Amino acid sequence: MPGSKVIPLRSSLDQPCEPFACAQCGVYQLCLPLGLQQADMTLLESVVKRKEIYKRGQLFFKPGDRFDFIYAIRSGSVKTSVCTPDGRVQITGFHIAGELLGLSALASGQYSSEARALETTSVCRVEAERLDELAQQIPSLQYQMLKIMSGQIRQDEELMLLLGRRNAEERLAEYLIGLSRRFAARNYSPTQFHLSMSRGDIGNYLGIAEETVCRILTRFQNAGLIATKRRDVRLIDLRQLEAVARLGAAA
Amino acid sequence: MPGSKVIPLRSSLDQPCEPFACAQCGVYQLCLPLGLQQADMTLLESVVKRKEIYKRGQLFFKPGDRFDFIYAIRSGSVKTSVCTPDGRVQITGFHIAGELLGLSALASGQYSSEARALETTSVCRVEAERLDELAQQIPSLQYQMLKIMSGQIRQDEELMLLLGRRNAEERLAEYLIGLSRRFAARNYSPTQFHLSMSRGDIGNYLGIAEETVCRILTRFQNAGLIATKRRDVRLIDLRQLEAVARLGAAA
DNA sequence: GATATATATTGATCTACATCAATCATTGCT
DNA sequence: AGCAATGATTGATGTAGATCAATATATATC
Repeated sequence: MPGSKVIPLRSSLDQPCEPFACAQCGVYQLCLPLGLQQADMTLLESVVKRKEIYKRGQLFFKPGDRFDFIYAIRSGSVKTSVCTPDGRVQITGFHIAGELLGLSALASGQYSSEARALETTSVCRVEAERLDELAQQIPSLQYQMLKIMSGQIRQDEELMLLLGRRNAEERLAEYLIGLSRRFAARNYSPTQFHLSMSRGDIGNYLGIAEETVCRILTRFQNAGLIATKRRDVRLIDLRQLEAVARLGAAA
Repeated sequence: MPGSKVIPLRSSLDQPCEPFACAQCGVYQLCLPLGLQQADMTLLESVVKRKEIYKRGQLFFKPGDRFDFIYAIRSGSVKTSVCTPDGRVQITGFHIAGELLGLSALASGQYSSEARALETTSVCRVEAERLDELAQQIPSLQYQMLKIMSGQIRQDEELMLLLGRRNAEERLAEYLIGLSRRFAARNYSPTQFHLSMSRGDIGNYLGIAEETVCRILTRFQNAGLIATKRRDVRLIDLRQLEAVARLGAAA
């Protein structure tokens, strides 16, 4: 069960910048140190560089960069993407507090995707080599990494299902529901939230055109499923939205 | 670099069924024990159940099944798929010798996908719990698992790019090239091979209709890029095929 | 070896969504 | 504050590929 602490989804720059222990972190339940003994956690903490701040549009890494760091998001949000040789881009994920960046680089020693902050974002940064050494010493840390990766693979399977088999309405409904769940897991409102990504980004991620995203959002709005005002969204009829996600428009 | 041994892509049932050491296995370079010390490999071998044979259509696991085993394919091929609540299916991968099945189950303790043999397939089976214990004792084993998973994530990113951004011709060209590479890595002909999956399966995997697969294959054939006879394929102009995969039809 | 069944191919038509195009609304900048 | 740049929305039109339909070819069954 998730902790009862409310996690800052958006970074506030004015709050004091003191480093603090992982155990006190709002996203502890979702992050790397979950399941570690106190002593091991202290060890992990010793190699973590805390509270690096990235501003909107800033790059964490890009394809081909040497694999130096794993990033854990504390607050804010990040998009990751891959691209074809001729320059077409596919966004592969939007990442929020408690999620890790850079996992797919482990196999080859190079990042295979690009990661870019969608808004002011605070991360913990772990040197890949140090994490490697540490994982050798702390089996439960490596196990946690395995679990996180396994979860990522599972999530990717879902996205493939979405990209391969679902129509535009289902995709967008599913997208909103997914966001809702992730916010809920962080003790944030599952029915009212702010989108840090543009309509274009959403469309790219879902494999549909920006214009289609707009059209369907207004369709949902007219049907009384949601209310939107620019990037602020309120989910009014989650049940109905789930029905759309599963069975398509039809009805 | 891959070993020089030729790997049996298709299982021959008539060959003697003696168990043998991982180090002598044709897919050693691609599999779990890569990088292990001799002593550790012996340990791993002690928990591996070898040469289980699955026949065409036989199920390895399905979504919701308890996560009991990781499977390593020795020969033959397997398709994995996920499905929507209303029954639509998306094939998430075709797997051949040296590849592992069941990784995405690690996070939740349940398989999230279904795996089914496409033809007579021989696998090594490792009990998940034993592997877990073992990995605690052998850091380089856990590391190898991390690498394999990381590679899987990377591969999934590619598929998402394909599903989201590429047209039907590009998808199919990319598909054939991908197969070619994987066969090459196993010391098999990269230009002439047998497809163990149906046109329908290919289309499902690539997010296009079965009929479209046929049409485009004949288009490629007429353009002199490939030759097909039922499920036997010969790649005639790989360079040109790569051009199609990257830049789309056009030209 | 004959029949049945599954898979593959080709053609005709239809449609969901892309693309092109024109505002409109916000947000950042000087 | 006023203007420019960026993002969002809505409408008109086009098309890639889906779907429907009819064989053809191979594989399995008895």
